[in-house]
Amino acid sequence: MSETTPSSAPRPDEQAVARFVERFALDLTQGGFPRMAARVFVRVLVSEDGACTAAELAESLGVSAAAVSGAVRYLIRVGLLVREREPGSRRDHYRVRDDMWYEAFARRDEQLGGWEETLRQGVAALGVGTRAGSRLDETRRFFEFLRVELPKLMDRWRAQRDGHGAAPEADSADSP
Amino acid sequence: MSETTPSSAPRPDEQAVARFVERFALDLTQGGFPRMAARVFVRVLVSEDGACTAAELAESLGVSAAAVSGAVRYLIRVGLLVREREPGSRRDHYRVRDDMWYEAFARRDEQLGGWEETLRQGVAALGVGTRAGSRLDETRRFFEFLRVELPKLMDRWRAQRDGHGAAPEADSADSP
DNA sequence: CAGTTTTTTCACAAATTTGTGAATAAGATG
DNA sequence: CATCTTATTCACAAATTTGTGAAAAAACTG
Repeated sequence: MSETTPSSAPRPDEQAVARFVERFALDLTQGGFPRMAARVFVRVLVSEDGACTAAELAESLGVSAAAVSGAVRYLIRVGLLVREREPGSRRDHYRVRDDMWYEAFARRDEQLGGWEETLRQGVAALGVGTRAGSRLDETRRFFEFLRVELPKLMDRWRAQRDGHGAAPEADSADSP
Repeated sequence: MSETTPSSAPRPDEQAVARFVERFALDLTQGGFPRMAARVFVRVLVSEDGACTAAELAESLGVSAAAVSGAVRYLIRVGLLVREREPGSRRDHYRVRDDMWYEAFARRDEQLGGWEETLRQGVAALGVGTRAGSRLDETRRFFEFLRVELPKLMDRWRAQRDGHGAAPEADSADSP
């Protein structure tokens, strides 16, 4: 008898896929994702075209249309999905962005900027001469560092992912 | 008991500090922190020595000892606080780590590793030949990229913070 | 613009999280 | 060892979040 799992054939075991959807969604939840948003996102991720309709999502996840609506609104806002409507169709399609992780980190930068502003007020309240004040200012500088460096990191990711030539190692990581 | 603030030190406006504590804690909450953990953490952050007792935290935040206990357990687990007990005292002190952000990101790496493993299973379930499978594998490679690069980024932060005013690249924006 | 189909909104119920008070355990001191 | 102090645990109440069904709104078709 041949092996029961032709892993290179395009025949996905729907049950295994469903298990994966739930598990990865749970992982993302630990990372701060709203639960339903995580499940919807992973469902789109495992769809063959990388896009689903709301009806498909509601059906395959066994949830209401309202839940899907709320989840996609969140996912679009954080940049992980885009809405598409093909002319001649009434159904929206929700598609994962090709540079979804880049987008997700870009939003993070806005958040970091806000935190920096809060920290500036904290430094002022405590006084720059105090130990607490300088500790707070170091925290602010850390966030500033991230805000500057994360976009560069994402650029390097794009470069590595697109120019998949033949230099997987020995990169000094210092050329914009 | 007779430990008073040095007269030459600036005077922190306690009300402004309290406002900052609540605001920054709220910011951190948006980023996925449990609420009470965020408030406790910021309280320690703004303390002059960078350490507080549970009683001090409960008092200044107006919450129960139980809430503090739960919050510090979380904060210690994610590496943002360390517990200290001075010999001869019964009180624990909770101190912010000097490399707290480094630690926080280090834990993130463990999480990323787990996600990669989940994604491997997803690739197997979908088949490497499918579009969904390769999309999933690209996601896995992205997390792998982060897991490798984030520690390097943190090393660069440490270097910049420890006073390397002259960066290898003309990149610095502020002067300490 | 009437007729469908699809998406969104909203009040409410279910489920989860969060914080408290009281009891218990752990630890130091005389 | 008795006693005091501090930290943790636990059951429960309060608050927040999450998901649903039904109704309304939006969008495309003919």
